[in-house]
Amino acid sequence: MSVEKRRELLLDAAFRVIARDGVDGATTRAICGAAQMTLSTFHYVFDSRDDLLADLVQRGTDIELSVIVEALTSASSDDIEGFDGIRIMLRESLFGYIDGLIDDPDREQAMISLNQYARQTAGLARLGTDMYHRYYEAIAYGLRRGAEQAGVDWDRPTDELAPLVVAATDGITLAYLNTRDREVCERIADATVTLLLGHVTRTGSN
Amino acid sequence: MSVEKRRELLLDAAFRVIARDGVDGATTRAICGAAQMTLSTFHYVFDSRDDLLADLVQRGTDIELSVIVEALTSASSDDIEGFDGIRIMLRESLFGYIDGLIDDPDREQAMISLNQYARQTAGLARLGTDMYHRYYEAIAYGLRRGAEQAGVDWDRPTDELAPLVVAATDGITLAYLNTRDREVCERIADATVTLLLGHVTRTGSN
DNA sequence: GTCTATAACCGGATAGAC
DNA sequence: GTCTATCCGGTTATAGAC
Repeated sequence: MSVEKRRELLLDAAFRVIARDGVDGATTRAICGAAQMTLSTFHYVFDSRDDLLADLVQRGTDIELSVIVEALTSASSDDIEGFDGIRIMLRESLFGYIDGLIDDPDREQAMISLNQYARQTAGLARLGTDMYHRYYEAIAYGLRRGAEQAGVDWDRPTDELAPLVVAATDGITLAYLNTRDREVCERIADATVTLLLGHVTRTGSN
Repeated sequence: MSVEKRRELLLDAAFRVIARDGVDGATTRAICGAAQMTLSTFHYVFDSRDDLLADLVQRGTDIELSVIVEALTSASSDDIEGFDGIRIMLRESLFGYIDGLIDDPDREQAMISLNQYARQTAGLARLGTDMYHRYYEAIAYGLRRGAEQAGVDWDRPTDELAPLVVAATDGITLAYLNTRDREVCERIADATVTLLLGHVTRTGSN
């Protein structure tokens, strides 16, 4: 088996362990157990545990980004024009996020753990801020695309609106992980949709 | 020195260490170092490290609650009537929260760490959900009081609105801790105020 | 390359002197 | 009650056989 394949297996296993037991529960032994490898293989592939965790933070950001993009693009595939179009796209994106969250809460739990680990670890703090800026960019792009498809305009640059969406998903995530109350999450999502619709100014050129 | 006093000192020290290094960085040795006590004193006062952490989660919730109440009451002391009154009260509460967050980001960092620890620790999970429900209650009460003072009404029970406020503060907190961008936080706060004002229906009986 | 065994260390908790 | 010294389990990392 190739070294690269083993890297992937170990990173996957580490993510699963972190989802269940947190970063500090992700000992090299626990990770190797989950990946069905021995300790020496771990150190053959990675220099150290810190080394794997740094990689995992980067990888987690990429995964989360793809989830965001997935939620945005699958929702915007409905080709409804105008105000209703953007409303449905926003609603489906956020409710799609909630579906994913409830379907696999541990994944978001792991993302929160990794983000916090990055923030508190010297040398990885930069990665944490980059993570957020990349979320902002991806969502700003999604908002632009959605408005284009629906033929409407935003009343301000989408990079000013994107942080509101990220804040909303953070709020939804913590609400769900702490209360396990789907209704509360949906109320937050609905409120966010209403909020964003307040920034749709006019029907576009179509 | 009394046992009770030592308890307080150790809890304070533990909170400071967690703010800096996270829960897993808060070893008994690190806590005792920060509190200038010896290990044996620690175990004279607390049964175990887990014991202290359980107490600290409870205490952290109480502190955070008092911060919320403080932000709400100090803001609502302006006695402006009607729509402007509730607007100013909401704005000052959230901006007051941002001031506190920027003044001492580590405190919120510690709260996040403790919340996550509670969520992932068997036996403390209940405390995590209780924490959120108590936040909801406190804010629902604050919203009712604020509306009374301003002489306006909400278009729905305040316990349906409270989770939106908590989600907003969570979103603001994570945005700041990750980007250190005050403007972004203020945009989220402004949007939240606008959102809530959308649920103020009519001027009251005054 | 992959295993077993072990080194080196750090953590929580305790024993026992005073 | 408060200290020092120590035990013991668990962790990362590595050495060395195969």
